Amino acid sequence: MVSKSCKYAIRATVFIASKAKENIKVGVKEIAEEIEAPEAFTGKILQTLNKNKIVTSLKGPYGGFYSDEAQLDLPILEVVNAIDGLGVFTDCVFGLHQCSDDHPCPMHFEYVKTRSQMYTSFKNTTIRSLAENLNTGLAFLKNPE
Amino acid sequence: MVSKSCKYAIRATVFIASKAKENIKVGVKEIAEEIEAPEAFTGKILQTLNKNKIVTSLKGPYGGFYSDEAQLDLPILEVVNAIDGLGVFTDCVFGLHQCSDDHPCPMHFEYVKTRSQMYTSFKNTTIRSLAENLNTGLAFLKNPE
DNA sequence: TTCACAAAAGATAAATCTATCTTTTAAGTA
DNA sequence: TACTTAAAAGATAGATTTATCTTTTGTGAA
Ligand code: FES
Ligand code: FES
Repeated sequence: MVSKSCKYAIRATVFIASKAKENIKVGVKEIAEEIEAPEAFTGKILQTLNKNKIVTSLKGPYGGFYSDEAQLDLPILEVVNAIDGLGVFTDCVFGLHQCSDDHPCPMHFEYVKTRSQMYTSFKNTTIRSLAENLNTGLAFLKNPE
Repeated sequence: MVSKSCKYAIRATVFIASKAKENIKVGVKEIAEEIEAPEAFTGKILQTLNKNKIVTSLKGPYGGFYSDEAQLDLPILEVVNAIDGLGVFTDCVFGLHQCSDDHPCPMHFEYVKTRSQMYTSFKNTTIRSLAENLNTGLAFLKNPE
């Protein structure tokens, strides 16, 4: 569905967001450990997220990554967009160059249902709500043991 | 969602199936042209589809690829399974090693809705029905112009 | 202002996916 | 049987994705 990089990005974003209520900034090393991803690669992904204004970064001592209030209210869709683009929500399942009702592939009218439900779900789920799920202790970012 | 190879595979399978009612076998070259994919690569994909019994092949003169009656009733899910595996229908959207209600990622209970709707759609759509959509002229395999 | 810290940027490498080419095997026909 | 046809199998190459390492830039504190 989404790339490995995008999964790392989602986990990193939600982790950073989960620290927002305490006004805590987190560094690449800590993030990489939490999301079980290689540190340098995590750095690259965070760079992209920062460029796309999904998270904010600050250099130097006491620096790190954090989410501001507006960023907490971004839909998780924006994380996918920043890393993979929106192709997953728009591409033809048969690989036709254009997906449209006027020149449909054989599965088009069935597939658009799936795809638009997917879009709605990612559009309506905010980073904040996912961070809250984490903070209540009812959801997890790390694999068990 | 699915890989480029998988899209080629879906298109090839539906094209072959669309010829079944006339008992026509089609060769790699013709298939590759129809699905707008490189010929040699199409051959590799057809090899995999044949190994997984999604389509049948026959070597030699008057040979080629065709679908038998049982293959026409396979869900399109089986094509995805043969090429990409079922990961798209089972993997955690956050990349956790196991997706489960007991150790959910922060989006789990939302995402399983999307994923299971996707699964149902691919499980309930047969190769035959897609081939029929093509044969009625209401759907297309090739890009316009 | 100097120093230490941490992210950004750039260059490089490994792994996977996509694509091509050559040789071998199987099937039908004369 | 000899011959032609077409897919299978194997080897190789290119492109993209994932991952690593080094150097530069920006920030805060002493
Ligand atoms: S044309 Fe294929 S999904 Fe719309
Ligand atoms: S645990 Fe992440 S989708 Fe189920």
